[in-house]
Amino acid sequence: MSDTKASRAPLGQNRENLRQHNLSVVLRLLHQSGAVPRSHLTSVTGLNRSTISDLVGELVSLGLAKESDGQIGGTVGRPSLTVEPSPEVVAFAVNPEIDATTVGLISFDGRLIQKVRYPTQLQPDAQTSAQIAAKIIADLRSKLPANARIAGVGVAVPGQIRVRDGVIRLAPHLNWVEVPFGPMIAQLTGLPVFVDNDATLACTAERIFGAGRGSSNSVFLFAGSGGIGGGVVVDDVLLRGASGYAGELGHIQISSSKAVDYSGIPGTLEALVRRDDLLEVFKLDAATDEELDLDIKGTKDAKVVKVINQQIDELGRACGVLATIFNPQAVILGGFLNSIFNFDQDRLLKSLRASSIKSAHDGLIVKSSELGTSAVLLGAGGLAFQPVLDSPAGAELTINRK
Amino acid sequence: MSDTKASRAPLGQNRENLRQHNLSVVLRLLHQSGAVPRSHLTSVTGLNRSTISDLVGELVSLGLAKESDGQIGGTVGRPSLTVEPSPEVVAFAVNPEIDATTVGLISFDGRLIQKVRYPTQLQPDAQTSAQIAAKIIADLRSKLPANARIAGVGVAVPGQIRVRDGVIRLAPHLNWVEVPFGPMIAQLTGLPVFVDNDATLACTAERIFGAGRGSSNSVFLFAGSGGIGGGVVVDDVLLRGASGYAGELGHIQISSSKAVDYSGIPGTLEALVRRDDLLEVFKLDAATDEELDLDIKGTKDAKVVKVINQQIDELGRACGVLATIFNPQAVILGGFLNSIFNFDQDRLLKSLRASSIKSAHDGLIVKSSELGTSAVLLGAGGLAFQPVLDSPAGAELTINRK
DNA sequence: TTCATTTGTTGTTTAGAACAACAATAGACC
DNA sequence: GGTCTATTGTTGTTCTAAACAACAAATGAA
Repeated sequence: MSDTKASRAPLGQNRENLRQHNLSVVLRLLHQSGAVPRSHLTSVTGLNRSTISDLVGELVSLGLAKESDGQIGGTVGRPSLTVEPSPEVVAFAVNPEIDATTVGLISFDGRLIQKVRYPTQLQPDAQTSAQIAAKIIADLRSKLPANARIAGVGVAVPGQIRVRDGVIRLAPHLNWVEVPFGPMIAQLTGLPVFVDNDATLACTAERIFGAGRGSSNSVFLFAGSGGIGGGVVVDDVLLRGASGYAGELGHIQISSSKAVDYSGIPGTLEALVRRDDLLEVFKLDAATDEELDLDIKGTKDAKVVKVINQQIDELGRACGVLATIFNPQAVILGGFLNSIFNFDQDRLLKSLRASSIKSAHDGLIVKSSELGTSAVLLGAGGLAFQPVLDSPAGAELTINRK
Repeated sequence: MSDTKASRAPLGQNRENLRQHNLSVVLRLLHQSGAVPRSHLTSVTGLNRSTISDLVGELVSLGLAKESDGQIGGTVGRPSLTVEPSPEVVAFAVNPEIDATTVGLISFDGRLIQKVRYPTQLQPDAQTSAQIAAKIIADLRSKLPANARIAGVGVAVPGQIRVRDGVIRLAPHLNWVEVPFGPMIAQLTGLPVFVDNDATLACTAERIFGAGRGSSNSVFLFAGSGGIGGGVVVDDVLLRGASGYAGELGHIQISSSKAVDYSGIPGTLEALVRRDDLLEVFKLDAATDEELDLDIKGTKDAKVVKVINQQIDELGRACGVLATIFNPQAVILGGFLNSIFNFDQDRLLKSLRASSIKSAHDGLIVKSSELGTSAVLLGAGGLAFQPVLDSPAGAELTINRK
């Protein structure tokens, strides 16, 4: 439905679009780079000095940016003013998981300022989780200055989301089906809420602030609490598909194996590269990613090595298939996928090469994600900033207290 | 290298960009839709009536469009002028194949006006093929009016192309390796030449003029003389990847089979769904796609049916994987893939569903390509028009004769 | 101290889209 | 057929946002 001609924005560009576009470009640069000299904005945008001056002035008067004369760098010529995203603008991030609900406070320049993790019983129901999140958000708000402006709440859920209205269609590990989680939180907090898949959001965060910086075409594979998710960035834009469900990279079928994941498809990446299988050979009931990473690093047990190597081979196959399809600059691995990659990088690369055409893996870089567990929260926060970034002049931020 | 920050266009938009963008939008609409009422342009672009009048006026004075008062449709109100792409603007399309070199003459509104097929010995060398093409182009030019303006030559090659300089890196069926085919033709004709992969170009043509019309996200799978190729359209843009080799969908690994395609990867779509296998069960040495299609339609032989069904199952698997990755509106099949799809549509859909997540195949349409064998030539012609469409004011068209 | 270099600031110019008013041309309705 | 309404084309004017030009400010280098 997001794909019909009727709903498409007009193709032509008028003056209004132009101004909005330029405001948006400047603000997004600030969001992604933090404090920069104003002269940097002129060179990157290609716009005139006086135009940038005007644009920044408007952003300042909108309360979205701040100008100061604290110089950066000591080069010849008159020093440039420093421009930074307004520190008063923040967003909240919510991440319900199987054993806890986590809330983060995210600054406008994409830093995780505070993080509150509230453990729950296994598989809490959505209402409980929403109430926990709302409670923590209220607490955090009371500690924020009164003039803080809140962009909204971004929610990262391990499952398939209907982004349009924030309904969770299926979150298998939480056992939530067709739950209007977004609207629930919106009602409890009175803030605008935006929901998306956790792996998708981690991918966005890594793309902008982490390992994906600088490459316009990358493939992300993340292993989270809910299996393997992913995301693909094509020409700097996240792949969404016709109805927003693209990038379910855990469920791509890469082998004739009969092993099945929860979606019921045999031979998928998620069915073959299983965190639980690793826990089992290590004889663990549960472990954080960090603990598992250490165990993998230290192991010499032949039986364990065999399991890991098998998983590396299958992961390499999947990377190869994705490389052939997308010809990306980089493949970025997160969670325990990163751990097994680091266990034997050459083995993974060899498998990748065997499963992809030469022109696709020539020059391809496989690397680790950089943001670790905060990627999900940063991505969720970023989601809440999107409307402001898209339309700085028309944004409606919530003032913390009047 | 096409992906570095240094080479990126400035992000800001100035008035020059704006005008160029709007000219480009209008001209592209004409290119894709042919003759339209001028009022249609205003509603689609969202621009003011007087602005459209001005833009069309400029395109007319550039010799790229034509205005006439031949009305279309009988609705109330003053009838709108009809605007059409200039019939004097044309492009040539070249398609070297294993047993022939074909040249087409393409009009600016995307119609194949003339087609000349010149049979050759098997695997002609590139120089020979280029000379044949240049000879036919010279013939066609002599029959065109003197004031015709030529956008250039688009070349569709079954192989991997370095688009930047028109060098064929590898065309396995032609046995061409690292051949500067584009420059060859440029030298012989004196026209600007643009080269790309044949399946990619067929995909572009189907997207604009054929089965892909109206969907912004589609996956194309074409079986040509050089195996299976494809293309993916994401948000109305063809997927290219970091170095331009994305979309080699014939070489995606979908099974654990040991069967190998020419790229050496086992278990790929191209290794499992082979035109030659069909020819063999039909006991044919060679056949056109049309002949093969008829044979497939008519067969009842259990042995043949078994082979076809196997291929359908594998093709369905591939479609399922691609559906999960891209969540497209439509999957479009061309060449003999279309023939086996029509042999048992339900079987293919069943296999597709078994290999993809529900949210990806819900609402997904699998359909046949519409342009048949002319898709490749139309796509190649369209390639030559791109520079004009991107920058109508700065375009340099070759006047046929002075 | 002087000079070259870079940036900020301010007032002016300019391009291009919107706008407003009016003429033209069709179908609909009586 | 005459009138009305709806839609489009045309023309002259307005307006906005970016560019431009000129000058002041602030630095490092000579």
